[in-house]
Amino acid sequence: MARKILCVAEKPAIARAVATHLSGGAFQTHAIRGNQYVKNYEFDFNFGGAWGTCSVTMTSVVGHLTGLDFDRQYKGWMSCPPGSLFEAPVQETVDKDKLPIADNIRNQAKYSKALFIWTDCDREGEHIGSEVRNQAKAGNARIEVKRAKFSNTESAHVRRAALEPVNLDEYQASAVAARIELDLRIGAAFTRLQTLQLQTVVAALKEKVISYGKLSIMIDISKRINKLGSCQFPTLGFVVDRYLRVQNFKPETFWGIKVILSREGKKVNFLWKRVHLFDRAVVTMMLERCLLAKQARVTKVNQKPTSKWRPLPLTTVDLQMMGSRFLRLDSQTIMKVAEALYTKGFISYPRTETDQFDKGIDLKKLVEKQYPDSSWGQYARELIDGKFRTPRSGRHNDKAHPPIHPVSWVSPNQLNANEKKVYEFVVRRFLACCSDDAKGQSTEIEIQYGDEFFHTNGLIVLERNYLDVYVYDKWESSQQLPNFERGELFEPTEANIFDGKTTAPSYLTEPELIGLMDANGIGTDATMAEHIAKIKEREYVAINERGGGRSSVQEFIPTRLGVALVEGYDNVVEGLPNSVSLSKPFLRKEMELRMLEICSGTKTRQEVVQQSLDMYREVFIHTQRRINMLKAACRKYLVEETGS
DNA sequence: GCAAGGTC
Repeated sequence: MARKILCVAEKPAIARAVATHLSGGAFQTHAIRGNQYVKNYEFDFNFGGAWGTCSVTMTSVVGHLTGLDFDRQYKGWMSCPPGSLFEAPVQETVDKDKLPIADNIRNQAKYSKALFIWTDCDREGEHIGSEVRNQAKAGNARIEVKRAKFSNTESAHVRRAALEPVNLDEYQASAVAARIELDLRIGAAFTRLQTLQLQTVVAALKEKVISYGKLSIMIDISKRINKLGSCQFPTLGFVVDRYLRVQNFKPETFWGIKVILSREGKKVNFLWKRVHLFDRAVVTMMLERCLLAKQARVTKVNQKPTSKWRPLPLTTVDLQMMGSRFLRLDSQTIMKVAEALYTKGFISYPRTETDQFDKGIDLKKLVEKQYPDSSWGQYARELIDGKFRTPRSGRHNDKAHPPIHPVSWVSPNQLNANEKKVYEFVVRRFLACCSDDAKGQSTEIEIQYGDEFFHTNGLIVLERNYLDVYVYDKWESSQQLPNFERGELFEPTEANIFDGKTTAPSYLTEPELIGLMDANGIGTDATMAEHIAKIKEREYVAINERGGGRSSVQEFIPTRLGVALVEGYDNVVEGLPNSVSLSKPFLRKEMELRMLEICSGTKTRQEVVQQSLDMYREVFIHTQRRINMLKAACRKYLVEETGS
């Protein structure tokens, strides 16, 4: 009898895709009891080498199988002081709704020689793999465990993954286990403390849970940014920061000088090197000196070739930011759509930090696959006929997934409206990466007029190259400049004063927020969108629509609760004795670094958990001691709302 | 009633 191999994917759609490719479409489908999504697919496959042809059962889990929670006696909010959750015993159990899935794996394992794990190739996937392994071993202690390594569901790629299995990465699984325990203990302890304390303060908070997790991230980041002196932008801390700047903004009037020359039937505007000043009298005096000089002298004529660079290979964060901007989809929608496109085998795995292509990947072949398309097929052909360029390389590589790229062509009428938009973006971006930069000629003219300097710039686009396919970038020729020669004198046609008012910064937008979260290591590329959705749901921020129609932008405005919490925590943290250690424990980035230490084997899971808990415990005790600061801030901002 | 991360 043929040996049996059990294969388990992270989600049903991948199980189906893998089964389809390995079996060539000839497989049997069996439902399992107790779960409508998970199916068992059965077929034969030749794994080669020592395995040879085996009968395969391909099934899946639905994300994580297990969850971590406190022992029963600690579950009630009043059962213990919140601080004791740092030590309270915890248990890993299979989630109730996942029990049938776990049963299925244990049963199938009984008859299997080996388990092949087909979870996504990232850290969480490695942990989910370990959960699957535990169930399989519970069913069959002697089962051999392997792991398939793949980053898209293109047929040849999947088959190769089946032939070249590797081992599960225990370090990565441990790193995730550490994160899970820390998130639970810290999140629960602070949330209970905060909620129990604040709900007695104002009626508005009575029924509310004031969750801690996302909040702490936000507050701490704003502090850290301030410390670094670059308090430019956004999460709640970012949102509040910007909000306060908008609120406190007072417009100021400024004045400047503009110089105009009409020559060869063209009107040239020269811009002042000082841009503008806030003192009218001074500007008037400067203009008078210009006029007194009568003639202006050309001090610089710079003509040089210039180019606009093609974009870098596409990462998740970039996809979300560009999507918000150009596709008019919020980041959560984009990720859902991209996930669907990946599952159907049209694009590569959409969660990646990598912005460089591997040398091994056959990019031209991927370009060729786009030939049938009526919009960009011709462009793809031109690339292969000689215009192809090796993509630029960015500086990021997560060593798990390539940049997001199309893996096969799909006819637009097989996609819904949003899928079409996202697929088109991914393809155009990919083709742009494989194109040449746009080339042009820039001209810079500088003049001296009296004691003041002015300049003007011209641009002629000579070769559009990647711009032809990447419609999201704009780079256009300016009006052509008349001829100027260095040293020549001329009398300006016009020179006068203009005035204007400084305008308030605008509230934070989604792409800005994503950019900041990314720069500060908040969340994973897959979860940033959810964090944003969560802070809306928790009513820490509200959304405001600025402008109307197609050009409208969503901006974030903190609620009173949001402002109160930021100010309150600012005050709480103010008094921490050691200013270095204060900011550290809150930081997700710190957590990320420690997880990487586990992944590289320099620290154990237990070490990291203990050290982190010690740090957070210190902050917790401090917060408890200064809880009145938090209460005071809530009173200040929320008391008025109680009537309404 | 708490977290974050998977996925349906």
